Amino acid sequence: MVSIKQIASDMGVSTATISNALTGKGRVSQELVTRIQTRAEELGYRPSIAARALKTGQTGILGLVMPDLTNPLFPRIAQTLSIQADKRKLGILIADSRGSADEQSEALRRLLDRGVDGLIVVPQKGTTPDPMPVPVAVLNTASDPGNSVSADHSGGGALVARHILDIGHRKVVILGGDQVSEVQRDRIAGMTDALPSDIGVDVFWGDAGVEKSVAMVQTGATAIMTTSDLIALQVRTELMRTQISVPDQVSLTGFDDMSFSSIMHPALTTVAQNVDEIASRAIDIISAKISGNMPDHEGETVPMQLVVRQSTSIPNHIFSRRPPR
Amino acid sequence: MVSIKQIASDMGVSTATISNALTGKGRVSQELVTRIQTRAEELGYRPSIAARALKTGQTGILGLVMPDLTNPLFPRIAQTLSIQADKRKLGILIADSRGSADEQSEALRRLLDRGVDGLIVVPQKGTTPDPMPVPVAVLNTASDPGNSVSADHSGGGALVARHILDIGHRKVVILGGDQVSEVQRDRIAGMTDALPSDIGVDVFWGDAGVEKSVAMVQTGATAIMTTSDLIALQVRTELMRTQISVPDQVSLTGFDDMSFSSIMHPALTTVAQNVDEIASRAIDIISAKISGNMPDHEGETVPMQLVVRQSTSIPNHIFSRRPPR
DNA sequence: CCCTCTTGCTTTAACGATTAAGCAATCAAG
DNA sequence: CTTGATTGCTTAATCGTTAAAGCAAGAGGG
Repeated sequence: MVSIKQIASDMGVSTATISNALTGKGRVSQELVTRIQTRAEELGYRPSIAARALKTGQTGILGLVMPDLTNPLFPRIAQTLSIQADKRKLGILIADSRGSADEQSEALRRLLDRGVDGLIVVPQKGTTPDPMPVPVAVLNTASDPGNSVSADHSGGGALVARHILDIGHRKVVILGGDQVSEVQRDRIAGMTDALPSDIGVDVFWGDAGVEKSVAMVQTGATAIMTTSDLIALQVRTELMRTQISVPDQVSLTGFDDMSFSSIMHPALTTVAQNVDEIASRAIDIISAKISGNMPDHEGETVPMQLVVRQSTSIPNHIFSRRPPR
Repeated sequence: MVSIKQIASDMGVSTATISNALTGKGRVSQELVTRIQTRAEELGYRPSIAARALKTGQTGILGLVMPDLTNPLFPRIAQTLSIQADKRKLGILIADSRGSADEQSEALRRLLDRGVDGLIVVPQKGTTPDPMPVPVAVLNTASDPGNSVSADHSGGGALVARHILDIGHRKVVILGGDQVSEVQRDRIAGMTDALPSDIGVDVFWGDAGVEKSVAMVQTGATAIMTTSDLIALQVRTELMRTQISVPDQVSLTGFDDMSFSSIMHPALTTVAQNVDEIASRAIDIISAKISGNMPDHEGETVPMQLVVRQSTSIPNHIFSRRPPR
């Protein structure tokens, strides 16, 4: 490993000058700067991050904590984050908070011990991480007071709800996965708020809700809106078992536009998060906070996008009155 | 931040003794060790990783490079790796090689610049990473000479093939996604090798292969074996369009037991990787290599597991001869 | 009783960078 | 010309930890 010292003795100048030339600080003549740069290049010099970190107190590493790395959104967040971080010469250290608030604190502590300059946290459902000694960007949802950036889950809910309304449905079922999740509550709130009071709405939760939702089709419900593609897929399977066809007898929607949603049959109408945008902003926020700009910052929200596919259509009773084509 | 120096002056001993007491090296009386430990605890001492790294040359960080963080297996690998790494007090820095061999080298270089102690690489399809100045564990497949640990993809292929054979199929189609992928080639090799020569076998590849495979059902094929659950889902959709029912008219299998495979309809027969085991071994190998044990190491292989679900059944023509029950 | 060994601690240097302070030479201004 | 500012570099200290070497006191052996 070539050190600044070796370049210094090699060129007959002091280490301080090498450091200044390479970092662009201090005062060094333009001519010497270029000579030093080329020589450093030739020798294959790579600055020691450890030494720099020790001296400056900055590691150039961000910590990423997620409740569960198996979360289907994680790969996309991680990818964008990693690419965006690269551009800013930052590294990303990952930690899994394994579904519990305690583990989350543990994970945060471990990352802090490693001297991360900032943290990006997707909090455990229903928890708010303790105040940290380094800047934190929280990726949750608008209704979380600690939130920094997130998709507009409530707005996303409104998007599907209006779509379902627009194509003529008048009695709908909403199905959520986990009542503790603020994200899912926001999505459902967005849906219900967007529906006029003369629309029939039933809200169910969890695995038990799947059967209940399907049962509602018998009582005249023509659309099932879920808070997740995975739940929608579960419903789809249950509907298949009970011989109810999608979208002819009931329309079905998901959330998050997961990998399988465009491939399943019928392709699922869903609402996509702009994960790229969210991750980019998260990095922006955290970098700004680290460099000291951005005093305190209100939670931002990134619009969601409705993706209409084959699982939603005009309800049957309208067909019967005026058949298509 | 409390440093070793402060504890030293606080207790009236030298910094060397503090360091020795806390790391268990050198010679310190048992009594002093415990006194130092409790005092360090009280003061909330956290060793500076940067300083330690600078002095020892070891950062305690592993680099994880994957071809594409959106890879559906990534979350599970990352999770297990992160949990196992924690146990050994290691951190995991991620990097995305974004689908190209060049980016892969770039990613590796960036991680090396950060001083990682070792690397875990899931290589780009068809590439072998250059020799590295730190230990590397490669997660690919048995036929890759550089491989360190992997699922027994070929054995997995044999498992499904034998299953399909056992339940009576005599004319089958094999469908792969990407011919460049050594993993997929191994899976297919495993399948074909397990099938006796009197079994009709056709092998197709890629998106175009989906239609071809489905067409083969008309010519008497009763099973389609794919190299990925995602491909199986594509085939499922195509079969749905052409009104061919699964598993009544054709049996279908995937690979990797992805999140949706148990939820889709019919639930997919597939072959699961023991991702936990693979990741654990990867960490074992890399730790051993770092600490100097493990001179050179042959590629290990972890058995795969057949998961039989509803998408495979006895072929139709057998039904017609001797109907079930 | 002398010598060696062991124990328990301290001294000191070092890892590789950054940075404040210092100093000589050059330059501009009065 | 003298003075003050500017430029271009060096000196030296420092970040927090580790580890080799040193040293005094007590233990054990002959």
